[in-house]
Amino acid sequence: MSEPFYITTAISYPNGRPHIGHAYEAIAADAIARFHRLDGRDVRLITGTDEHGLKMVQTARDAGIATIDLADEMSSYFIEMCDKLNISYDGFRRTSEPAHHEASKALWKAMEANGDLYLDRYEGWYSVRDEAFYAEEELETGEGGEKLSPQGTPVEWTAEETWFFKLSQYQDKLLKLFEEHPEFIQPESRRNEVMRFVEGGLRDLSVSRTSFDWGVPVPGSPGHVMYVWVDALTTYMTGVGYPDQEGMFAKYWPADLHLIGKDIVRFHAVYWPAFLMSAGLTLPKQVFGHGFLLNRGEKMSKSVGNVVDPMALADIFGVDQLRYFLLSDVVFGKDGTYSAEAIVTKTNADLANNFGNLAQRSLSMIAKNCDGKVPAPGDKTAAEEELLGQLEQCFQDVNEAMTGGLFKIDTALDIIRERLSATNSYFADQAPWALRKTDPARADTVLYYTAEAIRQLAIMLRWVIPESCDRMLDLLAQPEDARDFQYLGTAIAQGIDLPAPQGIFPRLELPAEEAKG
RNA sequence: CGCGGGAUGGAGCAGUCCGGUAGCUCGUCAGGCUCAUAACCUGAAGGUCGUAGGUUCAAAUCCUACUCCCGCAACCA
Repeated sequence: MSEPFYITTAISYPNGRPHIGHAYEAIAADAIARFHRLDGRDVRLITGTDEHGLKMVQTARDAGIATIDLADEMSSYFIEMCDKLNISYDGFRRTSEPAHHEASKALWKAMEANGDLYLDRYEGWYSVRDEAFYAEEELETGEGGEKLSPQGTPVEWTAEETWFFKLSQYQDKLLKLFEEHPEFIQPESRRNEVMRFVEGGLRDLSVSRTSFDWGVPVPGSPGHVMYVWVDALTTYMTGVGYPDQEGMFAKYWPADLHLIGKDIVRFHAVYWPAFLMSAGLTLPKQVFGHGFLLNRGEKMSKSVGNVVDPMALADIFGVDQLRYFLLSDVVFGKDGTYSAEAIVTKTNADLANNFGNLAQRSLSMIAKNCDGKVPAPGDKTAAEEELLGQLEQCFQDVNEAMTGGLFKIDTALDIIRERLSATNSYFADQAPWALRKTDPARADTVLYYTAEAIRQLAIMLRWVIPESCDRMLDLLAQPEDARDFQYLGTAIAQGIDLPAPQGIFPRLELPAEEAKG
């Protein structure tokens, strides 16, 4: 049986519709998942929505609908987005599901059994809107002299009975984890941040709320629901069958990778491993905090009016174009910027001109000159030896970029792009259109190896732009079960019939309204 | 001294951890080709790598100080 690979995205808070950031994370997770599938791993990709918490209650109340109805509607948009963007998720977990409640209760009981939960009173300035307590010195004074949170929301002195998790007991264990497993938090900059935070000391964490009931009830403690992060993080285990520790859980847990945004690294790299240690469960192997996407260098914001609907981008530019742009143009782990111009420029250069045109120019020659069949190759010259050797090296380099816990997606795509370009050079240098007149057998050889190079490159890109690469492989008459990495070394068969070539990557035009700006 | 990120040819970015001819894409210019999606190939111009010091045979890369920009203020990944 092949080696399992379990990857999750963050579970999105569906207080609004999905935006480009959600799309980016889903696409990146999907690409990593598909890469490992092509590599023969038994992959499970889980995503979902985190539907509990006060804000959902308030949003629903404002809209005059039941909270669960809001959750149903909003989570459906996330599912829609995943489907539209070709996200190959194996499960979509919603925290409002009964199975998830059971999983959360099981985790809670395990932490309680370990003596890490205790009931106490918590007093302090509480902001209902922020769902957070603030220290006196953090508060600001409003216009009327009233106290406000750092976010400018009203606070009131609140004494609440709450369950605490003994996070303070885990400082040393966490630091030991970070030191022994530097790959646990990536990229490096995030790891440094977290380590500094933990070194600064950890206080026990309030893990229940009594001010609302939209959440997972705390076992044996009426009136309490779990703090959202306790049950939100548990989704990762619900996704593989927890609390049943046999079957899927035994196979896929611990997760190989939690892919999340950099803003929630603390929850994943500090609270989550502490919860799991407490419950006696194995820890995920890695938490990777990717960067944010900025619209033309500015943070997206409703007030600025630059929030972009990822579905609209996919409609305008194409799903694979959007996927390719986000994965190749943004250095994985860092913040990135996007704009209509950048998407058009990048995808035209790499997909339409480099890849698409290479296929079109070579396949149309085969269609016209070789009776639509893959021609028979003659002896290889140094040019073919080099072409093939570099393709082999290319895959090794891509593999190196994508494994070892760093997921250098953008680097991997650069490497492939160089090979596409080199194949165009090979084609131009050999000039089969001229050879056709002087040395037809040699022309066939060039066309054969060009087709072979395209086949390999399409397989190597299939995890990034699956639909387009599959269409490309259709043009090369490749069976659907011969498109994994293990088939890279199985050269295309001569003599097979090819369908009439069609452009896979049309050149994009900048939309009119964008061109003006 | 709150925390962090950034400053590299016209634009956008790699490279900085592990010092040693400054790399990529776009754009510009000049050629080539005409198989192809106004595409493709070749070549060229263009950078004192934010500033000032320091370490070193050698610094974009290490050390020190400084300047400027941007996030951490929920629509948020």
